[in-house]
Amino acid sequence: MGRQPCCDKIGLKRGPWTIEEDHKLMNFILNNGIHCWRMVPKLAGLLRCGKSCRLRWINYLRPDLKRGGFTETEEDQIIQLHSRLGNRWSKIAAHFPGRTDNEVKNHWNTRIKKRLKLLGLDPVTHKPIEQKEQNNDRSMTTHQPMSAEGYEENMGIKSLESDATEEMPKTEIKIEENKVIWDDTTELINNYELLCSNLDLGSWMNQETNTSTSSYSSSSFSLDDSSHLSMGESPNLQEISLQQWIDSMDPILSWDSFNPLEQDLFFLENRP
DNA sequence: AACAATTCCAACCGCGTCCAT
DNA sequence: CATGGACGCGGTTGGAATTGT
Repeated sequence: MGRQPCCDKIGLKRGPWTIEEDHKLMNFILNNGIHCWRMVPKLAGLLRCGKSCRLRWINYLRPDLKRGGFTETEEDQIIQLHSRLGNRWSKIAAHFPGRTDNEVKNHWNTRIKKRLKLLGLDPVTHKPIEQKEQNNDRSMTTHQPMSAEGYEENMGIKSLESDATEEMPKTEIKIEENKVIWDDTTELINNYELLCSNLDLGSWMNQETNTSTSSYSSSSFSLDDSSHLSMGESPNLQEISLQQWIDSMDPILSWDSFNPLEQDLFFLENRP
């Protein structure tokens, strides 16, 4: 079946969003909520397609977005999650409250990928690049395959069990009568884990990120305190005061010409 | 200072999936 | 069951910002 375009595109604006457009979209959503993205631009008085509005809201305007660079802990977690979930950015981003799939994806493509390559790891397979050619020579692996429990413990990702089993079909873990049978991918992950421990990836990354993240953490709103949360813990929105959020938006949006939203945003503070 | 190269990220595009009819 | 519309996802791109020469 031929798929219709999401909008006729005729007379619709494209490219970077202006402050006015941001104001209109934010104002509309905060006052009316989202029922149908297709209708949002019409009702909000925007010459954009619904898809574009959705993207802008999700990736930039959403009040619960966490801004600023990724911490080294987050980067480590992304690497771990990617090794299990692959390029399923939305699934990975779901483990980082306030982060978008686009953000995670961009960070992966621009930074983490390079780091892994520098470490001699294939960003796709998380396997040492040299070993690729020796793929068929299983005798090259000298270490004993780690047990499922040992691996989880070592990687510190026990909380991700459900993802690993439900969402990564290639890494099927078959549990039969308390026996865990790992497929080939398990070995790749084990190799990766071994290499990381050998190379002391953590401390190396510490050095790297300490220098690289400092530059952008200063300019934008950072909920760094909440970034210390372990995966799965979401920062309590109620703890992020409205004023904090508004302050954070100030450098981005000109609030002078914006309708007072304090009453409109009340629901944010009282969210369950 | 001027230009080139590189990096980074917001935004777009097209496809898959879900759901209502 | 088939069809069509809307949303969500992942890949890609354009261009601004930054860095190097």
